[in-house]
Amino acid sequence: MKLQLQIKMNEALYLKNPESSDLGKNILKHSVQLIYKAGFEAFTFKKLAENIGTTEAGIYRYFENKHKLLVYLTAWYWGWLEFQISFQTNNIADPAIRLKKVINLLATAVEDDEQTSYINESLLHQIIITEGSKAYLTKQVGEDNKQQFFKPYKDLCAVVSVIISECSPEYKYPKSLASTIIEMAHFQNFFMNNLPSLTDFGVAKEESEISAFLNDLVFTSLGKG
Amino acid sequence: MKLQLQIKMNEALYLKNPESSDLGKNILKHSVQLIYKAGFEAFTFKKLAENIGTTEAGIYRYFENKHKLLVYLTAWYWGWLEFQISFQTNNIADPAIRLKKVINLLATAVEDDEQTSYINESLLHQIIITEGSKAYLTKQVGEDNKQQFFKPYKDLCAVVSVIISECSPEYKYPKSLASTIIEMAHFQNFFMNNLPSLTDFGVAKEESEISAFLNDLVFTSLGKG
DNA sequence: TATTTTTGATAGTAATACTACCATACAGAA
DNA sequence: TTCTGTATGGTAGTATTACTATCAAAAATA
Repeated sequence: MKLQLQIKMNEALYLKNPESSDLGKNILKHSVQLIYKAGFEAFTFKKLAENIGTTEAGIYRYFENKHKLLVYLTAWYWGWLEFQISFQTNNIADPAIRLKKVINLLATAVEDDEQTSYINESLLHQIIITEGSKAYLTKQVGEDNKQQFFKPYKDLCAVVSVIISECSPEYKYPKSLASTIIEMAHFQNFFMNNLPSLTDFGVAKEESEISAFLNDLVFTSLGKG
Repeated sequence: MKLQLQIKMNEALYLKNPESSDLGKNILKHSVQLIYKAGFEAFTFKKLAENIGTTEAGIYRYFENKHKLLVYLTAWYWGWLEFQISFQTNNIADPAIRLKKVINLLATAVEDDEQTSYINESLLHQIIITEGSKAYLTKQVGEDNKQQFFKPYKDLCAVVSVIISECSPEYKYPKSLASTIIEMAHFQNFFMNNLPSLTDFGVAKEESEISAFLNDLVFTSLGKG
């Protein structure tokens, strides 16, 4: 039996559900590839349409604009990651071990997940590192947040902060530490590859070093260093 | 005697030095105001020109495009901040006290500095929080970095990492901890005001809490908690 | 077969991101 | 005083972007 992982997406993110048709799935697939290759600024619906072999108007039937599409992709990613985390930390009793596992999942490149054929998780991970924060670093954060566009991100952060509190109930900043871990897992990766003097990983450029740094940061903060 | 603080800017950032003429200074002044009000995405040279009372072509004589202008403003900000830090931590012998001072400067809103009449540092600080990372989260990071556009940011990071190492010479991740502090001083501020559930400061919304969090994070990591 | 959904194709508009060119005003040097 | 360079103003024009609207054909479904 083949299981199909379906991530429930916020309906306000799209005009027509891209998972409901071939063209929609193609839009997701090719937008990941194109944003990865060209970067979000240079990415346009026209180029995407040419890539797919359809027309601009076709894309606009699914997404209002490229910002919504980016928010969709990030929401999908965080939803997918939360599933990975809950799956891979299932049945682990010790919260410290769970937390270590979470840090590894955040900081380590993901392999493409065969379960979702139309999204390449490995490329999407790279996109989130470079473009992810642009989803909320805008003037419309407030409205976007009201429409719950960032719920998957906030949910993931809440999951991590709960584990932190389980590790150390008296720690005063579980949520801020959780968002710090999540953001830094990505930023340190970006810095390592693009502005290496901002990190201590410029020589080896290994993701395992980012994990080690974050583990050190977290567990000394929680008094379990 | 009135001292004029002049920050030496990378010449590749502009076509004509904006500090060398009235129009140039007006471009800096109004671009800070306009980006603050409209956000970087909605900011255009046309609107800026209308704001100043000049023409689009006039702006293009100074800056190649709005990305370069953003990089200019961020570089200016980091240069200015490094000066503030070196000035305000001057003659403080204890590196731990210096580090606390640095964290406060990073996390606390700045007052407008009268010394530089054409740039409102307080608004610029808000811009850097929301738009600052867009200066390097692009496909051209590599080339921009080769041209030394991010030198002020990297210099600041180096200054902070040196203080960290003075506090605790055996600590293994001084650079990554430095970039973490700098980024998180801004991100936690943004989250506090826009996505408060990602932080522990949603109720009081005080910048002093961000300082407290960062101090706790840093000094426990350095074994001085 | 009838009907709804999906897609393809074309056209058009307003705004954005520039480049080019010419005229003028003014400051300092010869 | 004239010459020269610098700073600015104004106008035009182009390619691309970001959309909206409309119509017809094809495909899926009832």
